[in-house]
Amino acid sequence: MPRADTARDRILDAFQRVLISSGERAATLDAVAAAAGVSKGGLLYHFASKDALVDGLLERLDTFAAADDERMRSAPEGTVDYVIRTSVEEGSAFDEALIAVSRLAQGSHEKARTALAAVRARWETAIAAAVGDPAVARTIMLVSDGLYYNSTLLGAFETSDTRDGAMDELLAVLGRLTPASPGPAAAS
Amino acid sequence: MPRADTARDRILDAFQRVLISSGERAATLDAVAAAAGVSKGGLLYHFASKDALVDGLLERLDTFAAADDERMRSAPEGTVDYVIRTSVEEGSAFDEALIAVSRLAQGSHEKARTALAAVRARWETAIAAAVGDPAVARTIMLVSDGLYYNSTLLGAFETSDTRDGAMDELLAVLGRLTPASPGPAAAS
DNA sequence: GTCTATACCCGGATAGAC
DNA sequence: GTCTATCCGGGTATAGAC
Repeated sequence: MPRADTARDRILDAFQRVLISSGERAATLDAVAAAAGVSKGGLLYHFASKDALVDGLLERLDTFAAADDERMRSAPEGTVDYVIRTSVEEGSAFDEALIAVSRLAQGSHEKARTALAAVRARWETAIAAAVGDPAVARTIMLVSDGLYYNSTLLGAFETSDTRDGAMDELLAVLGRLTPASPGPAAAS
Repeated sequence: MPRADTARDRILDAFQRVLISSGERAATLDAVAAAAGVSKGGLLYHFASKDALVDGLLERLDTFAAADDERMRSAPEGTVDYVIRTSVEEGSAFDEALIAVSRLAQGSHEKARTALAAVRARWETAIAAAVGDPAVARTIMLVSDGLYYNSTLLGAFETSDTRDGAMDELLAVLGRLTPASPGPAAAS
């Protein structure tokens, strides 16, 4: 269901693209329509209002989030490893929807913020299940939030910090926090 | 220089207030003028354009940031303790300016994002100076970012997580990361 | 130094042709 | 199903009175 050739999906793709590259304010109906290769009126046939367009994006995010939930819990490298590594942008369809919604949330959009919080909650419970100590789980979740903040909001970690051993180094540091298993944090 | 009775400062205060409570989109010239108790025209006499208004706020932030820099390095509880605890909103003048600029950065405003990154850079170097290991310093900075993200963007940690022992617990976990001094992280 | 009035532009949404 | 034309509201900025 990611990028079918239906017009709806092509418009949602365009919406995401504009949102990610130019921010919420720039994501006007005109801009999205242009990016999707239709007119404003054409867009409004598929999504009756801008709110409907947002809802469409939020729905898409939810679909991806559910799929991610499974992958996260069954990740062979362990849940913590998976969450930390995917905290920083890597270009998956889920990621793109997430960042797009993030841009929306940055504006003021309440529904977008709620959706974002819901995704975060999934991660948090998964981490808590993976590591025993709740205080440690909270710390790890905060590191994930920090990575996400830098990656999507400040625009850092695009090149230098993501590559090389920076992530491994970080995971090694976090691994020291889980007394149960001394190495990389416990798996699911 | 925080809140003199000059009209300029009263307008900047109002700008901050609207930004914090209602977000960037709501911070129109009309709204700010009303909150400051002047008319739109009156506001535009002091700040010739909205851009000038933003610049005024950014200048104010810079002043506060410089003062915070000193306090951070000479904090009796240690730099790490200071940075982590102040990562979450507490109502200081610096905090208010910071959150206001944060709201601006959320929109798309490039200058605001740069200013925010500059403040973050101050913290990061201070932490790096306080703890020896650069990987540990980066981890701590990410936790600070995470707290900030939750506090200002997601609106979490307003009540439950800030109070009680949550912060102490978090600092205890982070303290385990600094091999040099087993207790609370090393001071400046 | 502060106000009112107004010009101008832009974003969202509707109407109706094709 | 997609287009063009148009309306409406609201945001920035200017002009000029007081």
